[in-house]
Amino acid sequence: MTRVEKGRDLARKGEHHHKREDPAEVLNRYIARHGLKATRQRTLIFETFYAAGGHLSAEELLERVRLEDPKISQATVYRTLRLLTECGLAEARNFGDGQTRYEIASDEHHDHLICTECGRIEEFEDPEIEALQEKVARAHGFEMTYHKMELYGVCPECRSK
Amino acid sequence: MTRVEKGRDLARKGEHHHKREDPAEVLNRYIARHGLKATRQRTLIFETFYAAGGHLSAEELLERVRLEDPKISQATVYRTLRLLTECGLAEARNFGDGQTRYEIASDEHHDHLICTECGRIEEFEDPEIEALQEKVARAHGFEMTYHKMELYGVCPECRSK
DNA sequence: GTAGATGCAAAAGCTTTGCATGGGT
DNA sequence: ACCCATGCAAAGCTTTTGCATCTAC
Repeated sequence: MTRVEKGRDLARKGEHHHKREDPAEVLNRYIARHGLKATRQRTLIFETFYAAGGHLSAEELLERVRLEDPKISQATVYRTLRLLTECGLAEARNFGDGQTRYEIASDEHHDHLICTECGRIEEFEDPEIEALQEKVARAHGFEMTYHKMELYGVCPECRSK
Repeated sequence: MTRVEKGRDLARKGEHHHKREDPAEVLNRYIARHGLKATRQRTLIFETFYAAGGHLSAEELLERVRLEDPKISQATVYRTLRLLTECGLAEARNFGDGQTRYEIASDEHHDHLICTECGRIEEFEDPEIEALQEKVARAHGFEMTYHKMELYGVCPECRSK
C-alpha cells in the first residue's frame, strides 16, 4: 500500500498564484506570539509532515517520525497536528475510513480524487464545478461557506493491473 | 488496505421513476434468502428508521427506538443498521462530526446541502455537476465509481435570524 | 430442536487528557 | 525559575464482538 508523494506538485502549484510564506516561519511566529516553545519534537514532526506532502493520518505520521526518533509519543503527534491546524498550516480531512487525515493547507481550495484500490489521493480544482455549486446552493436559499467533494474511482496504475 | 466505503450495489437499477419496491418487502426477502430471522427488534428498528426519514446516527436511532422498547440494545441497532445497509435499504454517510449517519437509500444519487447553524440537511442532485465530475476524473486517468459532495452554508431560516 | 438474534459487557480503534517529569526561554 | 511540552498510561467516544440466553422457524 504505497501512498504517492506529491510534495513537489504542491509546491509547483503554489507558485502559480501567490507566493506562500515560509511555513517554518509561520509556525515560529505562531509559537512566539502565543508563548509556546519550539521543541525538538515539534520541529521534527513539522518537517516530517511537510516532507511527506500531507494526506497522512496521525498514525502514519507517527510511524515516519519514529524512524528519526523512536521515542516520540503518539500524544505529541496528535498535539502537534492540532497546533499545525490552529496556525493554519494543516487541515484535517476525513475520507470516511475512520481516520482523520491531515494535509498541508494551501491557499487555493481543492478537492480530491481517491483510488479505491490503492488509496492514492490526487488533488484537483475545477472552477466550473465550483460555480455550479454556488448556483445550486443559492437555488436552495443557502449562503454557501465551503464545500467538500471527493471522487472515488480506480487510478491509472491500478486500472492497468 | 483501503477501507474506503463499500460500493453501492443499488439493486434494481432498471426501475427508474421513483417507483421503489416496498422496503419492508425488500427486507423480508433479504432475510428469507439469507436464512435470517424476522424479529420484533428488527422490525421496530427498521420502521423507526424509515419513519424518521433517515440522516440519523446510531445513537439517535437508538434513542427513538427506546421510546417504544426501552430494552433494545445498542448492539442490535448497530447490527440492524449494518443489515439494512447490506440489503441496500440504508446508506452510511459521514459528515465529519465523528459519527456515522445513515440515510434511506434511494435509487437516484443525490448530494447534500448542510446548514452549519442548525444542522439541517437537504438533498439535491445536479446532472451538470456530475458530468463535469466524470470529466475531471477521466482527465486524471481515473475510472470514477462514485462520489461525495457536500455544500456547507447557512439555510434560509437561519439567515433570516 | 436448531441456527440465528439479542442483551450485556468487554474489547477495539482512534483521539484526548491527567499527571509527573523534562526542557525552552 | 517559570511554565510549557513531553511521555506514559488511562480515559473518552463510537463501533464491534464474545458469550450466555432467548426465540423465530
